[in-house]
Amino acid sequence: MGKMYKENSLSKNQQIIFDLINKSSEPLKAYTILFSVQKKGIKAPPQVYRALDKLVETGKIHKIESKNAFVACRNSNCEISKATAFSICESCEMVDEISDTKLSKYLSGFNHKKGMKFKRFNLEFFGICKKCKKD
Amino acid sequence: MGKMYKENSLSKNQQIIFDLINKSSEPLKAYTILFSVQKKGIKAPPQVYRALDKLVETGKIHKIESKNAFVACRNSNCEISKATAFSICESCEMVDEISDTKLSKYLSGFNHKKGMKFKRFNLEFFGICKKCKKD
DNA sequence: TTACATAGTGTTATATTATAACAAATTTTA
DNA sequence: TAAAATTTGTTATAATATAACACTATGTAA
Ligand SMILES: [Zn+2]
Ligand SMILES: [Zn+2]
Ligand SMILES: [Zn+2]
Ligand SMILES: [Zn+2]
Repeated sequence: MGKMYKENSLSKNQQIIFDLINKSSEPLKAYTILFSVQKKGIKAPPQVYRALDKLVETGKIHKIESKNAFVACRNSNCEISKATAFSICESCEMVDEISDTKLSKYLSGFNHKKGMKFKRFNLEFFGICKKCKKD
Repeated sequence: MGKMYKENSLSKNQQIIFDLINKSSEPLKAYTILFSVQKKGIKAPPQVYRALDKLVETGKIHKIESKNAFVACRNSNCEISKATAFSICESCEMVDEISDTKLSKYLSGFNHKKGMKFKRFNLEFFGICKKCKKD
């Protein structure tokens, strides 16, 4: 019969917070999330941070390190957050997850001269997005 | 006679903080720096953060975003922090600036499918360093 | 089904990281 | 030298994140 774990299901708080991030068009910060979910009974920072930690760990969301904010994963290929890349607009703050197989392969195969073997990478590109350039 | 600005010189606080970071073998956090330089008269967070901001801006140091910590630039090629890459050991926390011309060129030339032109990138690789692997 | 283990929750308090705001001093430029 | 720009010193506070502890819910296996 094999494994019957609830492998892919989220707990109540995890689901609430994932839904919020997933439907957002922009990265959300922890305390913005906290404020938004207070009506649903999530009232304290640890509740938010624990859910965020778990969601990051399982690859459902990613942390944009340069912004201390979180986005839902839009890329089924970035298996458990081992290989993430984002484009970030310095004007409107828009963040877009980059899904580029060649880039991903190139970086996953990159070997450090000093012999360190990498398990994971995170890449953040910065620029001005198309929309902002027009304005 | 051309420009006579003090283009490359650092102010007193900037120099003190740069020296500290530059001689450190590991990334330093802002409040660790603050504690270390109190004997030199730098007593409050804004003094540290202002110097750090300026040093980052001029490319003398880089911020390791995933650690909220700062390292001195070891790579004359990463011109004003436009193209930075680091290897980070998840065991001993060691950080090493990667200086790889091919990698840098590849990423600097990378074009987003959605047409965004990048001005800058930051790449962080994670793994276990040689030294930690032996232990 | 019962007990054991694991994961998740609620809560209070506190630690860590970073900035706002304002006055004064210094350095650069004109 | 006077104006402009940068740097400094200072106090207060904002924003981000974790420690610790008691409790509940869920999954596993005898
Ligand atoms: Zn993803
Ligand atoms: Zn934009
Ligand atoms: Zn550098
Ligand atoms: Zn190591």
